[in-house]
Order: sequence, then structure tokens, then C-alpha cells
Amino acid sequence: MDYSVLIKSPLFRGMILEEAVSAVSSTPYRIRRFKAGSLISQSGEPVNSFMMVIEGVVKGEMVDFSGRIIKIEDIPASGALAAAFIFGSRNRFPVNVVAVSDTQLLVIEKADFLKFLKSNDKILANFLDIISNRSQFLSEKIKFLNFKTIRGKLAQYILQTAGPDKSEIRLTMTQNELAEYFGVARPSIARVISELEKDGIICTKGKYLRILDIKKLAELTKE
Amino acid sequence: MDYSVLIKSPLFRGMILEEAVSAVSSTPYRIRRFKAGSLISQSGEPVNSFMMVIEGVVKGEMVDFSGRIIKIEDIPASGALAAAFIFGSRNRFPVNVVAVSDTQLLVIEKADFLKFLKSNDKILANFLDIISNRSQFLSEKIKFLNFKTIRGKLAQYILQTAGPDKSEIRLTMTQNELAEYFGVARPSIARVISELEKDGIICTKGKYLRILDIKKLAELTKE
DNA sequence: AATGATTTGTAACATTTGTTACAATTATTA
DNA sequence: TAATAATTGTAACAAATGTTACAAATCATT
Repeated sequence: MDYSVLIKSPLFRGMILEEAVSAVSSTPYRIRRFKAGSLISQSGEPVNSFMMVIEGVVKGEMVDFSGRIIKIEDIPASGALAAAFIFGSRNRFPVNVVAVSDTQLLVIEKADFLKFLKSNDKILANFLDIISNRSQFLSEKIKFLNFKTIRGKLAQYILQTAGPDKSEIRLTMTQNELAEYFGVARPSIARVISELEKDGIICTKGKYLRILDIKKLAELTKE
Repeated sequence: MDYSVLIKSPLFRGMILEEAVSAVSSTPYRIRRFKAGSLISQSGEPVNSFMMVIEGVVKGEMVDFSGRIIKIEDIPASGALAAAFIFGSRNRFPVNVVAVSDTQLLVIEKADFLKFLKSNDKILANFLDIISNRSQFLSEKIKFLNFKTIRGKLAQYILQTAGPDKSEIRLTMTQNELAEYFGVARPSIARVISELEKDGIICTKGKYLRILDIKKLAELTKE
């Protein structure tokens, strides 16, 4: 196994290769290999171990009750699988995990992983960071989904991106990405943007967006 | 300070009072007192310490850009404040925290808290459970919000509540609670339920709901 | 600069959902 | 049991969003 991939992982952030290797080699672990296309774990299965991709790429895909498959995300080498689902009481895979290419996983059983976390301060802190970041990302996302109207979501997004000082922002997401992030249709995003322009609340030029009436914009976050 | 509240906290689950007291007293901590109504921390402020309510009740409230206040949740004694926001890179309070009644908080600074977690296996495992549960709860919630239509959300909810075997469930939430959980209007829930009944997909009697056509219901989770 | 791909703006129309209001039903409490 | 409160069912109408389609603009690549 090629250890050098380890230090690319957030779990070993701030560590040098020797330190990471030493930590891993003093804990029981195994390497599992999967052929491209094979099912690594199934949605609903309990998560009993820490798993990290050390070679290849895996993907998470959701299967709904009607059997439709939606790809959720790709996880390349050094990425961890379902880190936020190892502990907790609903510790089951939320998605199917499938090997996209030939894949090797580093696997540490839950009980060993706990000891592993304790063995090194940086690893513990990093793991806490990883799963906390997950919560924080989800909280953020829910904040947007909770706004009833697209105007509300967009207003929130603009104000948040601008921060307290700036009145001009650069949109880093395309309308398509924004639409997906908000869970709405793309033309609806375009429509709302042009309404906000028509109302003199913002003006846009390409990727740049200037806030003209911050008060009205803030009002919209009520929606 | 009344230590007995400690063992009611999920952080000390599975521990006897002596063990919890011994763990806490061997770590630096302080008690902070707040009068009813006072602001404990402000949205956006960094979270630098673990905080647990040991007396009184606090509430989290969101303040949007227009200044409107929305109460998010009450946290009674033994509850932890923003546990999933102590670590991670966006470790800022997502809400204002206000003392509802006269309140005492047990406060452990982040660095000390890390040592504290390491000092006891159960505490570490419990804390990992707490923040993992948070992620799992949020994931679950996002799953529902991602369904575009109310029919889709409701179908998902019914199928998930029923599980693979049962064809009859008891609705534990009122329509109001369901509506809030889905982020939709209450009469819309009622309408969708009666549509599903009219289409012969479900039938309801009071709190009881029977699935008549599971195939059609599963189809709806495409929405 | 020319080409092709991606992104954006826009429109008409269908569908879904929200809003409001009120009656009917079901819990809860005195 | 009666009174009261909470929940549910329903309807009419308004508002928001989705869908589809296409043209214009922008970006990336040669």
C-alpha cells in the first residue's frame, strides 16, 4: 500500500508522513479491494468501521423507493466514507456506495478506530473537525431550503456572500448550480434575478452583482 | 453546583455520578451565570468552548437579515449548546442564544475539552455520538426537503415510517408538525392526503394510515 | 477570429402550493 | 358530561414555481 496518500486526507492534516504511517501501523486495519462497478455497501447497512479510499474512486448513490438511482457524490482517494455515520444511533449508510474504478479501501473497525482517535491528538482533533464540518455544511444548506420562496433564498445567499461590508459580489456558481443548491428549477432562478433587477434591488453584469437597495433585499429574507 | 444534573446529559450516558463528577472535576471548567432574558451568545460569534446548561433553560433564535427573530429550540438543563459547532472550520454560533430563565452554564474551553474527551472513553464515544447524531438528523431532514412536491415528501415519509413490512402506520405528528417538518403550509398537507385517498393509494382513519397501493406510492418518491 | 459548447434571458402555459376562511371532527379539561 | 381547545377537512382564489422551448450571450478551444 502506498502510504503517501494518507497525508492528503483531512484526517491526517498537519501531520508528516512518518507520523501518519506510525499511527496507522500501530492500529489493526485491513485493506479491502473492489473491482470497478462492484457494490461496496448498501444503503441501510450499518456502518461498523472507518473507511478511507486509498486508491481509485467510489461514488455514493441514493436509491429511492421506486428504484430510481441518483448519484450523490464522488469520493476520490484519501476521502473518507460516511465518517459522520460511524458513530451515533442511526449509524447506517444513507446511500449505496459503489466502486467507480478498481478501488482499495483502508478499513478500521469502530472499536479500534476509537482507540486510534485517542492515540493521537491531531487525529482526534481532525476527526472532530471532519464530522463537525459535515454538520455545519448541512445546517447551512437547511438554512437555504427553509426559505419558502426563491427570492428569499437568493436574498439570503447574496447578503451572506457579500458579508456586512461589501455591496458587490462575484457569483461563483452558475445558475444551474445555484438552482441545484436551492433545489429549484434553473429558469426560476433567472426569473427571480431579473425581477430583483427590475425592482431596482440589485443590478448584475456578467458574474458581478451589485446590491442597490440592501434594505429591500434584507426584507426579502422574511420569505 | 448540583452535579446530579450531569448524568442526565447524553455526554455522560452510561456513567455513574461519581465517574462523571470525577471527570469534570479533573478538568478546568467554570460556571457562568445569566439572568433571565440576557444574551448568552450572538449568532456569528466563534464557539470557543463546550457549554452545557446545568440550571435553567436557554433558547436558540435565528435572526435574519431583516431583523426578524425566529425561535429555533429550547435547551433545558443538561443540554449542550452548539456541540456540533465547537470544532470544524465554520465554528460559529448559527443562532443567538438567550437565557429564558436564570441560567447556569458549565463551560469548558475548547483545548481543555479535547483533553477532557480523551480522558474518558465513554465521554469521547458519547460526544462522537452526539455530533454524529446531529449530522444524521440533518441528513434525514434534507432528504425530505429535497423532494420537490409535497406528495413526494409524504410518500417518502409514509414508506419510511412503515418500513419494509408494515402496510399500516400510526401518524405520530399532527398535520401542523408535519407541515413544519416539511416546510410547507398545513392545508397543503391535508389536501395531499385527501388526494392520495381519492386516488386509492392510501386510506386513513384518525391517526391510522393504511397503504393500499405501495407501488404507486413508491412511484411518487420520484417527485 | 471562428467554432462549438455552455450559460443565460425570456416567454407562454401548466402545475403546485400558499392563503384565508370556515365548518366538522376529535381531544382535553373543568 | 359539558365546555373548550386543538386538529382536521375543504373550498375558492392568489401567488409561486415548474416545464418547455428557443434565442442571445458568453466562454473555451482551436
